[in-house]
Amino acid sequence: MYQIDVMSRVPVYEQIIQQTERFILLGILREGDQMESVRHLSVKLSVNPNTIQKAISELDRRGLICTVPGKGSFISEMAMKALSISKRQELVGIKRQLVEMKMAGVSKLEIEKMIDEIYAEGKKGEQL
Amino acid sequence: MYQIDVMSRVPVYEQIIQQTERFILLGILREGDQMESVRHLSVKLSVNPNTIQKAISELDRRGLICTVPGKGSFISEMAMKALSISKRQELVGIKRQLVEMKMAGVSKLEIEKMIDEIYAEGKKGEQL
Amino acid sequence: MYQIDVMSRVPVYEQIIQQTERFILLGILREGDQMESVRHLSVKLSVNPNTIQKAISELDRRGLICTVPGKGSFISEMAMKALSISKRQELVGIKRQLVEMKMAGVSKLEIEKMIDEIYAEGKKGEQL
Amino acid sequence: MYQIDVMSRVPVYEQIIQQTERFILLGILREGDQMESVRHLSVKLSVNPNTIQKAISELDRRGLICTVPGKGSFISEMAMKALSISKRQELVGIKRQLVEMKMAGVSKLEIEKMIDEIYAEGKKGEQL
DNA sequence: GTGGTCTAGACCACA
DNA sequence: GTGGTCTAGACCACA
Repeated sequence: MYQIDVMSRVPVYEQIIQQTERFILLGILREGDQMESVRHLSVKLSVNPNTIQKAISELDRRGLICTVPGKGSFISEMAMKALSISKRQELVGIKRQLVEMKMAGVSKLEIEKMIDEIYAEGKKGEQL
Repeated sequence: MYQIDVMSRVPVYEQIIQQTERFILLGILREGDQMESVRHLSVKLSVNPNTIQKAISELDRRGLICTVPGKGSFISEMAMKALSISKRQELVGIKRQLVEMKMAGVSKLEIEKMIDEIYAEGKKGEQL
Repeated sequence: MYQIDVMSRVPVYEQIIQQTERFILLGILREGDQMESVRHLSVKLSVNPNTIQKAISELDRRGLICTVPGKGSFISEMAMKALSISKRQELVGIKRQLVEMKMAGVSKLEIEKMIDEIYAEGKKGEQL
Repeated sequence: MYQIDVMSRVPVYEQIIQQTERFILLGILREGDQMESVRHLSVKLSVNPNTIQKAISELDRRGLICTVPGKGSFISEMAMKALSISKRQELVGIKRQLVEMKMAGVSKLEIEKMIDEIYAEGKKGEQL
């Protein structure tokens, strides 16, 4: 499930967070599902337990999972909603980047084509 | 001109690089213009000369400025072109982010509206 | 391993870069090998950590090493190839120097003798 | 005669020295010839007089020119010989570079071809 | 433990 | 005046 690239500049704990978010968005991890334990993940991913723990703590802090001492961590009921909100906040940064794209000479047509590509796949998804 | 946020997670030297790039894209800094000296910027921005130096070195390495020891740093003739190319490469990352936006429930309409806003300003510009 | 000459006009950080390149070319440092840490080198060479850091950053930028913050720096898989390419580009400069040699009265025979010496060692190597 | 590139990383005074050396090696400047005055060169090359002066002083120090206060600077009788000697000393550095070339996979044939090219032009020269 | 950033301040070469 | 190098030493994020 998780794919860790130790040589990446993205910190390992950050990779775990990002991938967990994707799994939730994609519906692979759903409300109430139990996350694999720190020890399991540590062995499976060959990652230091402290690093896994850091990712877990951060996911908990963001309200995406609920950690019950002695039982484990579970995808929270508000996970999907929390993610939608936080992702939406990234729009501001994307807009700033796109403004720079425009200044760098990228045409509106080019951007629109990219948007179409992204949402075309979406339509297929809906048909399934 | 430059606005440094010392509390940002973006390193100070990186902020200087990014803002210089923007100034070039916006036409505030043009080919042949001399950059403010390391010492001047250091005082004005309350940033250590070494940190300014690091930004200057990196801008030179990217070909955006030409640094002549003892004379100063000047916006290079290829600055605009180099920036256009490097900015365009960011499109890949933006697409990846937008895919996640879609997964988080952001509608195509919403994105298109944002694109329109960005390029609407562009049209005004052309009319002037 | 590293030999630093603080009195040289070649900057210390540049000496470290050059010697690292040699170690790679000579096969002393091989793909995947971990470089000594910034702190170790700093102590061993009696050079400030910042100076070592500068060399490390530059080697990473050139693609000769892969630096993973928190883990260390490792000789990259493309190191040998990247070096071969960049070294070959020095040929132009060497030719220019040799032209001046000729103008200064150095005979072709003398140069050829030098070339023979260099590649004679190579032949021995092949026989082993 | 002199061609100064103010944007070059090679210091202006160093450019003047190198070009003067070439002029001597090429026989354009000969024993006894008077160098243009600091003021003349300063104006012609659009270079600060101090910078010209520095080059002159260095050429004098190397014995390539003789400066007679109130009269001017003249190519010394030992200029050609001094240059031959100093150039020859660069052979050590060139050999070191060529050894690295070999390590980088440059073939002996390739080097020999370059040598042939350099000295082929030489033969033509002798015939003139 | 690892690398990355930053300040404070010195000194150099060059114009 | 300009940029470039270096030391000393602090503090941070990450594993």
